[in-house]
Amino acid sequence: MAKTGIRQLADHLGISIGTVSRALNDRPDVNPETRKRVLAAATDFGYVPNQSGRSLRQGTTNTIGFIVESGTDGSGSNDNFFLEVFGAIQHVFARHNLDLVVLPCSTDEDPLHHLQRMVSRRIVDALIISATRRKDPRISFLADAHIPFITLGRSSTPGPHPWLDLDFEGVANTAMDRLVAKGHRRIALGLPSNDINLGFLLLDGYKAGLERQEIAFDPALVLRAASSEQGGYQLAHEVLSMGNRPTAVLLVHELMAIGLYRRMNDAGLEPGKDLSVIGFRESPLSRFLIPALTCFKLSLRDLGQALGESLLATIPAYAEHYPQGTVRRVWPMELVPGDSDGPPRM
Amino acid sequence: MAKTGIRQLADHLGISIGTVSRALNDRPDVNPETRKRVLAAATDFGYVPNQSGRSLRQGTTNTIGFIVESGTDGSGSNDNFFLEVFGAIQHVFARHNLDLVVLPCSTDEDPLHHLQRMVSRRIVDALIISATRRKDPRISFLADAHIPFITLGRSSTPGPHPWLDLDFEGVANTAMDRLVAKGHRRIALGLPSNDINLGFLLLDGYKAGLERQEIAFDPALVLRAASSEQGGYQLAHEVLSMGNRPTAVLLVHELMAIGLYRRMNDAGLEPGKDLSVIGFRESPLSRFLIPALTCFKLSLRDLGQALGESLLATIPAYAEHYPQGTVRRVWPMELVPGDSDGPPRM
DNA sequence: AGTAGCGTTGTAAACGTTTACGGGATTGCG
DNA sequence: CGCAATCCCGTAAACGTTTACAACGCTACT
Repeated sequence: MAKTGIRQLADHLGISIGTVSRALNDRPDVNPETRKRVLAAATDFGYVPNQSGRSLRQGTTNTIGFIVESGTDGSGSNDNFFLEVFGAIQHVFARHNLDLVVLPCSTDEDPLHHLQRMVSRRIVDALIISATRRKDPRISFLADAHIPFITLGRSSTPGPHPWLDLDFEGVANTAMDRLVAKGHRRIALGLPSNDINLGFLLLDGYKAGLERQEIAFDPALVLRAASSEQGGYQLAHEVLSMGNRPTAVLLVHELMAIGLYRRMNDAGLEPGKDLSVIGFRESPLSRFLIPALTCFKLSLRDLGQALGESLLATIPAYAEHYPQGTVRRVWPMELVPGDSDGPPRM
Repeated sequence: MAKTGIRQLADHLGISIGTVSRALNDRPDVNPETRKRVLAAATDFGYVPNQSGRSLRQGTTNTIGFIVESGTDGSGSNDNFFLEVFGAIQHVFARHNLDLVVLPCSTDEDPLHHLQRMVSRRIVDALIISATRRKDPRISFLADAHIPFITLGRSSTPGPHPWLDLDFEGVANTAMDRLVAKGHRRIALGLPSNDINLGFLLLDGYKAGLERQEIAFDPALVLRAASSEQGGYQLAHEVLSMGNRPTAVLLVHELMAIGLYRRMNDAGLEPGKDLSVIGFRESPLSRFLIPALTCFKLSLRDLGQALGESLLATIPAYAEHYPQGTVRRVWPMELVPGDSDGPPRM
């Protein structure tokens, strides 16, 4: 069985390849009758257009890339986080016959390296990048290269691109209000150790919360650790050995909570009693921890869908279906109370 | 600045495009002198070959796909299982200028759908598929289509393809030996609820272990649940309400341990004392759980590297660098003792 | 000197598709 | 009947690359 190209179809039907192509691409100038015949033959032969030929001709690949960090420090995106977001994006793209591919990029290599390769080789038409840094060279690079893209996460490097980001300030604010309402005054903040932008945003919200509650900001209470179990363990160790020990801590990542629980257990202390903990993103993990972790809910499905649609809105060829324009939106998160935060122990 | 194709380079250097192409592709029949000039001009102009053109001509895309399941039942891992394996594979492929793309496939759609699309559109040259089923239609499909591929996980559908798989039988065997040595006789087995092949393999090892220890097999002790926290919770519930309650349980997934811990805690029971637990794959999580989970270690980096190299070994164009032939290997795992398994409580 | 061989280069044809263009047939209308 | 408009279709040129083939100049050998 010879490879079925558009030419085989044309030969078989006794018409020209041009007509076949037009029929398959829903062009208006083709007889409905012949279109029907073409489509029938296509499914009959199991024909699918060769993407390389198509890409070469029209300079577009129908593929969109999603760059995710595969760092070993677990900085934010673990498997089920990005897999779920991914599924939602894919669902949006499938409507337009767009393929979505994930491009893992390890944290210890030049973040631009992959980008340059993808962009210059014309492998993807557009990109989604995550884990944006405070100053992110990828943004200016993509803007210069005129590649449509959206970022999951704000950045201080400006650009005309759309972005979506979680409401870190809001999260920090409500967490602070909640803790203060329970009687806490010394509240530590566990930030990521890299320069990912969400760390700065959380810090902003934390400070705002302090200010609103008229509590003085103490730099010693701002700690940094890897966003992993190990990081949480070390962070807890640091907290527990502080002279004027804080009574509560707000963590940037739910994995840190696990390490913190462990360290407290080693010291014979109980989370929620001896030290209150509020995590960040809710995951299946959170409510199965002992005690259940107070944290913030987020629909990954909705987030992914918004990501996909917002990106398409900025690509001329698809913009008509998504009249929202270029989206720059902060995504709200809702508090899910657990048992990990209580009144401070006197 | 006009797009720099191979033609621009040729014009600028005053030579033909054929020579330029040969120079860039390290063909032997080109003057070392001109090659140097071509390479210089290429980096000068920032030239990178257009992948579509190249693919169209030589019928190969220099892209390899990795299909991973993005089920919503949380059957993935909570840490960077895939991300870490990707990193290692990518590292191998980078040596040959191959791109790795990840193609998540949700569990509730036809698993062949993506495959057909990728294969017929000639988007990838080869594939890595994971989570192989007992009977896996993808295997025969790919074999029929003559697409090189490797599976992470054995299957009972035969095929000439290479595979890598974890040593589930071995794991079950040593777990059983260990538990029996501690005095356990009634040992439950927590299997995944779908028909993924590892469930059958674990069961085989479990039965072999029983037989070697001369313990009768009791079908009531084989339980099935989702590979998630929720699944572990339900499984624990089932175990605790059994008439003749088992004293130990072997779990297929570390996330299940979390749910199980939780359920035991709710019942005022302590893992490792009231019920011994052995998990499967070690992850950062395992040793931060309370008590630390006894489980089996695995180097994801090595596994990924072996996956990549074994796949390349079966692709004619790259086989020369990997003389290992088609690999079918069971990957050993090493027990990491924790505090979750002790002697049975009388 | 003729010729075989080698090293290097140019030429042009592919790969599979889309699409601008033109042309033939048919229709509609004055 | 003549002309224009409409509808449909075929032709052929692109897109950027690789590569078989021919051709060239040169050396070396018979």
